[in-house]
Amino acid sequence: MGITERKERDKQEMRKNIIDAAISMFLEEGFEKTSIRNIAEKIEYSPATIYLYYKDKDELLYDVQGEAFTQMFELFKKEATSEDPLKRLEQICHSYVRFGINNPEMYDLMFIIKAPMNAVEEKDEWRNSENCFDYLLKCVGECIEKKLIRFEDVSIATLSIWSMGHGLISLDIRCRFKVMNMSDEEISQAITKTINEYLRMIKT
Amino acid sequence: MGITERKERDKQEMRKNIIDAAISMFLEEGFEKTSIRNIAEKIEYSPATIYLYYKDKDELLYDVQGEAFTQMFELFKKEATSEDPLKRLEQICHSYVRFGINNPEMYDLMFIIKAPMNAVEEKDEWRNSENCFDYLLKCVGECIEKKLIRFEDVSIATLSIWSMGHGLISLDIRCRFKVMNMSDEEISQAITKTINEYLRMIKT
DNA sequence: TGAAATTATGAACGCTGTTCATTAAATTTG
DNA sequence: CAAATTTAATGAACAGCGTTCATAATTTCA
Repeated sequence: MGITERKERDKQEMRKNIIDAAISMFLEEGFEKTSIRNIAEKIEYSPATIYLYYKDKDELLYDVQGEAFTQMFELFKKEATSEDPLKRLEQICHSYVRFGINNPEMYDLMFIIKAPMNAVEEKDEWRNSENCFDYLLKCVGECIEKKLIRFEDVSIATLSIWSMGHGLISLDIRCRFKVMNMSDEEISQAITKTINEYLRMIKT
Repeated sequence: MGITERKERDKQEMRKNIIDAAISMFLEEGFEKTSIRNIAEKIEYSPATIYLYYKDKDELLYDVQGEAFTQMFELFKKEATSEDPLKRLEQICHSYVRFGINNPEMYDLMFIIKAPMNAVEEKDEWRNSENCFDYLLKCVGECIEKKLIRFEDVSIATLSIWSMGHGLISLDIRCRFKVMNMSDEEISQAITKTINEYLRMIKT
């Protein structure tokens, strides 16, 4: 009964095909300008065909989001490898912020827009970000264990660090720092400095 | 020549009419479900009429955003009035976070979505948030002056505090804390605790 | 009162996500 | 191998969106 297996393989392949097309279009044309019709055109299928593999756009975006988190996770594993947990925490933070600033469209999908989270409404759990989140959580846990940071609760510490990073990235991406009347260069430097100041303050 | 003045008054009145309708619809139906056509229907005008007062939706949203910031500014002036700058800073932070959690649709417009910022692209300055931002900036400035917080640079300090608050609010609004597997109640408590921990750490 | 300027609108354009009856292809059965 | 059945793909359509523009209604000015 190898046919049903091959069919399943084909199905997964088609899904990959769709997602890859979506990702490349996000990077080329931006997120907002990418529609189901555009994606269908890119892979040379009818728009209706996409609905044979994804029940709606939100579900498609959910899978794209998963792919994006995999990419960021790989980045973490490459750039945040120090043996010292505190040092590694700093590496993660800077890696995270750099990723956000350099890949605004992907960051959008991962952390800002609502759409992909609608697909999770029912199953009530969001697994896409688990790899990255756990990577941070584990690191923060080690820092607390060795009393390297001024936190006692791992959850609170992780929440704090994540929120600081996300706050900086998302306010920047969405141009809210315009109120500060700084040049792009100044903003970029201020973000880095703010992260460093924060890391300095949470140190024991 | 009172006629041109009255015309100008009428024009402003109509704009107010449009904005008020938009705001009430955001609160009732949510942001995403509110279209130009819906707003036009609500004020009993043709959709095309709105374009006589606003060149596009972004410009309309920009004014709604301005109104929202005025409201939050009033909230700050009411809830953050302590003489002690540090105490006032804490009041602002909690006021800010509470506003965001309780008014997600408005917060969306003010800090998350891209649309209203497109209207600012040309004039290159974003005045809508100035009242609130300056209120925070002034408070932080006093805190630094009196050496109540472990910052030296007012801009960096303000950036840090704002980003922490925004990070918490926006990740919550967009359901990204789902990865933590906590109940709504637990998340709410964790957010408050994270803010308090942060305020504790930046204290001298 | 009639001409000119302003204000309002209905209809249309091109786009969106999505559905569904119909067609084309692949697989199973006789 | 051919016929019947299941699976896959599509074109056309629906209802919605932001926006534009020629036309119509109203108001102002001479």
